[in-house]
Amino acid sequence: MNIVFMGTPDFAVPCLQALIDSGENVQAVFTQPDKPKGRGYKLAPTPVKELAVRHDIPVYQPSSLKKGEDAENSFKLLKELAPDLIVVVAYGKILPKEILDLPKYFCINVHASLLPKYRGAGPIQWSILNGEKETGVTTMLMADGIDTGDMLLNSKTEIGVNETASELHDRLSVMGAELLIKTIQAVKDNTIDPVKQNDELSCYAPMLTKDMCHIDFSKTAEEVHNKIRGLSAFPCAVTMLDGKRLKVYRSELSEENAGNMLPGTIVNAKNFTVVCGDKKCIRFTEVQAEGGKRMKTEDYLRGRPVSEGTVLQ
RNA sequence: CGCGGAGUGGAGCAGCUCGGUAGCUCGUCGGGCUCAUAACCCGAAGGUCGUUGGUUCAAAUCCAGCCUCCGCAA
Repeated sequence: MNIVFMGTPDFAVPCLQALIDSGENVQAVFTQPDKPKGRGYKLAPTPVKELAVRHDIPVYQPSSLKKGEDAENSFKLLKELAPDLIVVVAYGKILPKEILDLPKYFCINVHASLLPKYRGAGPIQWSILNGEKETGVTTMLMADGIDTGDMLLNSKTEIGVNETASELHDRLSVMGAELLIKTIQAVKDNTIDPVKQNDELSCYAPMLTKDMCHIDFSKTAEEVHNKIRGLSAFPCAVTMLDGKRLKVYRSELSEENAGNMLPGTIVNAKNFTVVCGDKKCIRFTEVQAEGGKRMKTEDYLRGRPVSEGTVLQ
């Protein structure tokens, strides 16, 4: 099948890889323009671009598909390619209706949630932040609106009690790739059965921002735990210890007895256990100090011991 | 040239300002004690102090370049 692939971050990489491995003819790859990134503002190619380049697939990086010169050229190009299918995975740009209607079959999207829940850019993180026990991936036909198209197939998985967003991300990206191949097979077999989304059950998962990273210990231990793992490894939950920023990558709920301490107080300095608002405790298991490396808490404490009674801000 | 921090036995840190015996908390190995322990006691091994060059009688420490890692900001 002739396929045009559109995607940008790591999440999309297994899908593109799966298309290549399955022997489909990937005619072209669309991805976001290179952006200045990291220290020193070095221009960085997107993960999808790197993979495409390695396989000698033509890469296009229009600034927009909706208007302007780039959009016109892209549309012209797509018409010439005349793909059977356009596959979109975390591309990060809105496709205009004329492109949605262009392929011989459909525009198919892989989304990292069980639709109609968690439409939007941050489904993985929000499903953890909200303490969901189950999530998955869904393929759908693309329509106007963000992640509102008719659903094709899905695949479910349980979320581990201590699983972080980045771990779940990696699992779902692999599941997504498998589901994509299944979905394409269904298109070939003409056995797809699009199901409308029930908008009543939908919810929106916006992109994460840095200002939600600060840990509020007056919340329950479980809420704090969900925040830590939902924001890990990026942008990462943060608290202040002795005036310095401390990132918390992992935690687990603790049975430790809190007594009547102020939320945020360290009750066990040997394993970094902290009281939360419901008197229950949480134990940090992986942290990172300013300027330091990410490390297990036991390693951290060897070089920078904390004392019981210290209150995290 | 966006701003800043850091590279020291296996791990995490101190020492550098004011050059002169390599330190701390752990881990490892051996021994002891204990019903027991993230417990305690005794002993041991293990480091060309990121790298290259410079200054000096002498450099982990001062100077210059390079490599690597990280925080902020995007």
